[in-house]
Amino acid sequence: MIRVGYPAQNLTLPATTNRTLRLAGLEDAEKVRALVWENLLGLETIIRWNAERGLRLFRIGQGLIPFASHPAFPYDWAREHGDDLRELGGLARTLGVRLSMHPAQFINPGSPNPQTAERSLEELRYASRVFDLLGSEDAVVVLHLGGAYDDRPAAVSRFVEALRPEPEILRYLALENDERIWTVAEILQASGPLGIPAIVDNLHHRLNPGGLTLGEALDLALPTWEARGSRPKIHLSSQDPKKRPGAHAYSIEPDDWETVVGALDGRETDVMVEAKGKELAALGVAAGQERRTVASEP
DNA sequence: TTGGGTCAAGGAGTC
DNA sequence: GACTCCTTGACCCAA
Repeated sequence: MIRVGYPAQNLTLPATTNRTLRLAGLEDAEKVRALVWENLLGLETIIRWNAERGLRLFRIGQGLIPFASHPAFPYDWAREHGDDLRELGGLARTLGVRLSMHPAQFINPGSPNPQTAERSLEELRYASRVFDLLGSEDAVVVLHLGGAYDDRPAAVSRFVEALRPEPEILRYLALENDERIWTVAEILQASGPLGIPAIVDNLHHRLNPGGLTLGEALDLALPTWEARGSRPKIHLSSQDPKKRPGAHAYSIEPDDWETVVGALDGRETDVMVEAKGKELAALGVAAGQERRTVASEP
């Protein structure tokens, strides 16, 4: 069975988890509290909406608690929002919605710049703490390997050594291939020693296959989830024909969906639909899955 | 109320 | 060296 979901935003609902503020705005702690509360309320609304429609995955925007990892954050967010997060996590578990996060391109724990590396770890600790409070054991923090810095083995080594002493982060972390620098086979060189799983993104893989078919890439990546004991996760998107290679289309092309389903070959997987159409694209994929299931029933 | 400029952060590619 | 792109736009200010 394939479960689907979407990232960060719901275009249908007047609810968001992404309300933010400028750095200078952190001085007003009350304003920050109110804004975080709105984001948490938005998350509850989205979780319920998703569950009612059979969408079992949701990627929370990184700014759920904006600037939480910044030294200027004005209060102990884990203490003040802990009860709300625990409640939300309980709701997500009850309704069967799996949560994730995807820190942005600035998060590079393998950077040769020590300040950049440490700031990156702080951000990853924030994401992990959110999932600790939510109590989401199957949650995933998705990250790219970052820069290659003209020395790929050294970059992989720095990444591994930076994260090895961080069990709280590794509990949720998964590594994703990207469309320019790191292939699926290469991210396994970092995820393997860290004992964390790998995520295959179909569009990134098409642009940066490293000599592997999609099926071969999945053969490598899907077993990496066994040690964690949670369902494997992959990313699905289609190319926007009018934009640069790698740009996400509004929806998923049936051919892409069929190719991924074929390569999965019946393996249990969670599919994050990365499309500009967000939940609408995910619902389209879910409907296709439904039709497939019905058609294959005896 | 609206439109445009701006916003924490890194790295790679292009010109 | 400047600019652009990545992403999830959202905020803020001037008009």
